[in-house]
Amino acid sequence: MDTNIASNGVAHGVPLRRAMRPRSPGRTAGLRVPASRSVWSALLGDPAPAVIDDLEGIAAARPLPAGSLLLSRHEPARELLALAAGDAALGVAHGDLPFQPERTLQGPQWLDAASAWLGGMPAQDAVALSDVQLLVLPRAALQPLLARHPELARQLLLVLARQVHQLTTVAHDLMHKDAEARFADWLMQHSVALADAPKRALVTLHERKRDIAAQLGITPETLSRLLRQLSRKGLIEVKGYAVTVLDLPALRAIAGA
Amino acid sequence: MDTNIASNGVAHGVPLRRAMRPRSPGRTAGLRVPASRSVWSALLGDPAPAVIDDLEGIAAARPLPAGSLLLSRHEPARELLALAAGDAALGVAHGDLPFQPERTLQGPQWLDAASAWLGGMPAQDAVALSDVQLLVLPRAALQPLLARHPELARQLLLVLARQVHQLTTVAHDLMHKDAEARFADWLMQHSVALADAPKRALVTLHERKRDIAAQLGITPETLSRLLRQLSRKGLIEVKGYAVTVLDLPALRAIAGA
DNA sequence: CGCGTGGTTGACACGGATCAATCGTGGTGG
DNA sequence: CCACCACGATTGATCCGTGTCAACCACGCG
Repeated sequence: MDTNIASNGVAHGVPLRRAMRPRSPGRTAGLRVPASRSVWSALLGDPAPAVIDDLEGIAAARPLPAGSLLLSRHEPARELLALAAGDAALGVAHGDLPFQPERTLQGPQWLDAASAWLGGMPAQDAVALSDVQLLVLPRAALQPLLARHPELARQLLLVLARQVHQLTTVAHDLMHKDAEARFADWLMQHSVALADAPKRALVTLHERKRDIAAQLGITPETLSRLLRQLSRKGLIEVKGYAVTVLDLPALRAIAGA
Repeated sequence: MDTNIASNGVAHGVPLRRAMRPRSPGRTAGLRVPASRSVWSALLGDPAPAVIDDLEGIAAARPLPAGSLLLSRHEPARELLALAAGDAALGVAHGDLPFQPERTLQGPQWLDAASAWLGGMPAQDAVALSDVQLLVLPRAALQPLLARHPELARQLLLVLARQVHQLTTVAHDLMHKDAEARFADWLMQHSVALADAPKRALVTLHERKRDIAAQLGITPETLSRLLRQLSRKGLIEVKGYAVTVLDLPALRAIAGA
C-alpha cells in the first residue's frame, strides 16, 4: 500500500513515535549545522551583518539528541528558542505521556519567540523529533541589542505578528470549519503548483498522517476517511504519501473561502 | 439610537444586535476620553513620559459611532489600532453579514497590534459595539520611535507575546477540551474571589450570553444548557446575568488543568 | 517468522449543532 | 395605558460529524 516506510520509533522515556515518515529529499539525517548566516536569515529575514555578529555573541548553539525535551510548560522561559536544524514537535505532554503533538517544525525556524518576553511558563512543551541544533537567546542579553539595532526589534515584532496572524486563523477555523474544510485548506497550503496543469497540484506528506491529523485537530481515523472521501469525489488522488490534487478550484470551494 | 444600550439592534447595513446587555457599573454611556496617560499605561504598561509624548505625536484619536467598521479583512493594515474607550467585537463579517463575533473587547485595549507589521490583510474584522474612541498609530511613524525608545520595542513585543500565548491556549482548548471544560475555564477566568468564602466567587456577565457562547465556540443553546447543568450539579448558581460559583475546586477540576 | 508500528475500515456512541416552539422583557405606537 | 413587537433566552426533539473501540492489513526489522 505504501512504498516508502521504515519503522523504528521507541525511545526510553518518551515514546518517540517517529518513523517511516518520508524524509524531505535534501536534508539527510543527523544534524549538520548550516552556515549560521543562512539560519539567521531564515529566522529574522536577512538582518545586517552587524546584527548577526551581535546575535552570535549572545546566542548559544546547543546540539541535542532526538527525544530531548526542548521546552517545558513547567519551567519559566527566560530564553527565546529557535531550531537551527532538525525536526521538533510542539504539543502537550499529558501526564505520563503519550506526547500529543499539535504542530511540527523543521529546519531553521522559531520554536518559541514569545514566552521569554512574558514572565511565566510557555503554553506548550516541545520535543526533538530528530537530532537537533537548538539556538538559545537569553532575553536579558537580547534586550540591550534592541537599543543598538532598532532593525532587530522590527524583525522580532514581525516574527510575533506573523504568529499572531496564523494562530488567529487557526482558532477561527477550529471554531467554524468542519474537518473536511480544514483539511482541504491544509492541502492547498501545502501544495506545489504544477506548471502544465493549472487545476492540479502536488502535495507530499512529510510527516506521518497521524501527525498531520493532530495539527488539524482530528483523529487519524478521520483523516484516513477524509482522504478516501475526497478521492472518491475525484478531487484528489492518493498514492501513499504522495497526493495529487486534481481539482484545485473545487478544493478551494470546500475549504470555504 | 441607544442610551448607549437600549434596544434597537438593527441598523441599516449591519445588524447590530446589541441590547439588554447589563452594563458594567463603573462605565457610563457615551465616550469620555480618559486621560491619555492612563490609556497608554493600559496599553503598554506604564511607558516613560518621553515615550508617551512621542506617541501622542504620531497617534490619531478617532471618535466613531456604534456600528462602525473598525477593521476589515479586505483592507491592508498600515496602522496599529487600539480602543481607547468603548466596546468592540472582533470576528468575521460573513458575506452579507450576520456579523459573527469571536471576541469582544472593552475599555483601553489593543484592537490589532499585529497586522500592521505584516504587509497584508488582518485576519479579522472589527465593529464598534458602542461609540468608541479609536487610537490609530501608523506603523511607518511608529518605527522610528523604536530606535529612540528601545523600551517601547520591548513593550510592543510584550503585547504581541501575550497575545501569542493566549491564542495558543485558545487553539489548544478548542482541540482538546469539550464545551463544559472550556466554559468552566471561562467562568474561573472571569470570576472575582469572595473574601469571606474561599470556595466561592462571583461572575458578572457583561456581554450577552450569545456573545459569550461565540467566544467559546459554541451555540447559545449549548451555553444555556451548560449553565443549567452546572447549577443542577450544585457548582454554580445562576440569577440572570449574575453567576455565583459555589465550588471553585470542583469547577477547576472540570476545567481540567 | 513474529513483532512493532502505522494505516485503514467498520460499528457504534455521544457531544453539540440545528430546527422549532415558547417565555420574558423592554420599548413603541396607537 | 395597554397591546404589540422585536430580541434574547430557554427548552425539547432530532440530526450529523467525529471520536472511540476493535479488528485487520501492510511493511520492515531483528
